[in-house]
Amino acid sequence: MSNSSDTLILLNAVILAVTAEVPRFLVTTHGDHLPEGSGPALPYGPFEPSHHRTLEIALRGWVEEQTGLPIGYVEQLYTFGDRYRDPRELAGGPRVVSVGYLALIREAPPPGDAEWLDCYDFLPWEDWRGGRPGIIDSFIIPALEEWIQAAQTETENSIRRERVSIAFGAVEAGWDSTLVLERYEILYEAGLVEEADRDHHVRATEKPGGTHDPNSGQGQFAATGMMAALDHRRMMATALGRVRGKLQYRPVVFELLPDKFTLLQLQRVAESLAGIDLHKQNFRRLVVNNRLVVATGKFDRQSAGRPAELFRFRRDVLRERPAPGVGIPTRSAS
Amino acid sequence: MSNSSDTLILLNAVILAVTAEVPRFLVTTHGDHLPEGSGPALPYGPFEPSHHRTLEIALRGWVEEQTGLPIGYVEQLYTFGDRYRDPRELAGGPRVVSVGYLALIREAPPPGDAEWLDCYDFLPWEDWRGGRPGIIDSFIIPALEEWIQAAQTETENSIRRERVSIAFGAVEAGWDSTLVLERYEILYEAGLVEEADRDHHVRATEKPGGTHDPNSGQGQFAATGMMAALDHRRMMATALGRVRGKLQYRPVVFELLPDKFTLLQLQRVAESLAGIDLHKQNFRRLVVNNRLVVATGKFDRQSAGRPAELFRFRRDVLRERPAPGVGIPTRSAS
DNA sequence: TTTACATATACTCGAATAGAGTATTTAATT
DNA sequence: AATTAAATACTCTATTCGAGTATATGTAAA
Repeated sequence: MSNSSDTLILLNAVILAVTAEVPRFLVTTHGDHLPEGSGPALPYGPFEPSHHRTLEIALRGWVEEQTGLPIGYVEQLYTFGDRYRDPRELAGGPRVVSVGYLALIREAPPPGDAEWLDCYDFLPWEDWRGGRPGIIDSFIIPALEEWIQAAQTETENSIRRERVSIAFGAVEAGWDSTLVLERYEILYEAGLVEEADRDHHVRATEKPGGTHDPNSGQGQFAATGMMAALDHRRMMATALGRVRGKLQYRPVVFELLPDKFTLLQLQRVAESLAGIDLHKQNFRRLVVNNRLVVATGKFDRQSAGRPAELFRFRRDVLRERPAPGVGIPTRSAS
Repeated sequence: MSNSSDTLILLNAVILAVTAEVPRFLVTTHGDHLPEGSGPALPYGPFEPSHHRTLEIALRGWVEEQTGLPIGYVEQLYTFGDRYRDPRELAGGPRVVSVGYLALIREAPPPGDAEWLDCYDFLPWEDWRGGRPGIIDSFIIPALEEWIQAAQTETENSIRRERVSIAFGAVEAGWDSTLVLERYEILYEAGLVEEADRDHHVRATEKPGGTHDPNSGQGQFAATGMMAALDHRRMMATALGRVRGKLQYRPVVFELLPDKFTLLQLQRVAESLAGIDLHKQNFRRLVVNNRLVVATGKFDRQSAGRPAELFRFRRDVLRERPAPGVGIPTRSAS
């Protein structure tokens, strides 16, 4: 019954910020602890029972220590424990269980040992601003069609068809922007992201890390985004899906904005997260009518046209109304 | 950096079923592994890295083994890792990290070594069917008012006021039925549930378990429900909150219903989970218009009045529409 | 057999919200 | 003075939501 000697608990943080209308994850690209060619890694820290009173305190502690960034909003995402999620397990390493956290931070001063990468570099099919991304029809859907056909049994066939249909919106209401994880998992299972290839090789050769040639299948996987270390892209997908969901019923956008902002800035941040264009007038109506913001009387004169008024988040809404999100609709146009 | 020798990973399941219009948790009341007088415990199993490929598989495995119940819907809830959440830690025991899962099962045949207890025995203030529960105004609100006043600083005072205001709906839109965990945590921090008392005693005496006299403060805590082992009531609160949230945008109710059911049965189950009465006609309109169910042509003649038609869940909705919940409104009357 | 009763089912009505669009105003830039 | 990029105001319609009234259809008691 004891599992103590062969298990390791890590805390992983998906740290998200939005700068210049693009949501970015904080990653380390030169982690010495991970094999070369395995892609950028999310920052992590060990959970040390003797030092840390709670998981969240532990996470906040080392994130602030490592990045120097003040973390506002933190939320536990998911706990990942699949076998071989860390390939070193194959070489006798311990089973690594990672508790994933989502952290939202306000701005993006260049962090010490890491860098910010566009979240849509990892999940390119998720950005629908400016229309449905080309890869979906040119590559993903046909490839998934093959994957569906390749099912061994009739049951499996219809399961796959149903999953693809839900996640990639084949029917009616179409694209559900929150199903980020479901989509990534399908692509992984269908072997369409580079991680699938990498993990397959590593497991086949029964040797830990290092065996994946980062150049194999470059062309093949170029369309489905940048690979990340271990299962970190899965964590990113989980995080993005969670943020998108939260957006609809909690005012989390404001965690990512500076103290004062224009309504257009607010809209751009919301759009960048949701991955869709929003109707400007309706967006403003929603935000203003719901009294999510207060005018400051000051104006922003950076941009070309008529200066926009600067607003501030009205924290009191939290107390007054249970579900004040910045309503992200099913689809929309600017 | 290694935490392997002093940490233990457990898997806990909050298994939920609805029988006779009451939602019930599966608990063991005579666990030999826990001290006497600490209340009913949720079933759990160890996570054994060498045997279990994934956390979820591990959980499904031993739940079906221990209870013999076929589990349909399973979802990871939260990972709990606070220091001293298992009092045996005080006596040199390992830090216990528990990954909590929510499982929904279809019926409630009497399980082997455990029993079903009404979830509102643990969280009595959450059941608003038939109106706002008396304890809220007669006991909880006044006690929380005292707790707010007792804050040491002005900042803490307003934080407490805000938290209570949001969770217990002092203003406007009122009660948000999904904030189950937030409410429990406030009650715990305010010392209004028996666990707070128990944990305080245990930690003060620096001895593990057994020291809490189950009769101390019986009267004091009678109003705030039944105590559970360790932090299991927190897990229950997490689970109930999650189900209530899911209910609104995913058709999870059907996991708890038999294959065929009447619309009133469906409504009763939804009501029992949401903890509120729903408007019958509107509920039916919603369910029927959204084509969540299909008529079977058969009728139920068990009850007194006009026989109700038996319906079946139309699984295809999952594929067709992204968010087909059985809409639980903010408030309503039958 | 009739009546009461419990339940199912149909329909209406107004308020609020969501999606989409047109028109107007305001300041900086050329 | 003209141009331009943005902010802001207003309209219109479809849909949803909460609430209510009315009616139908069976069982069980009188």
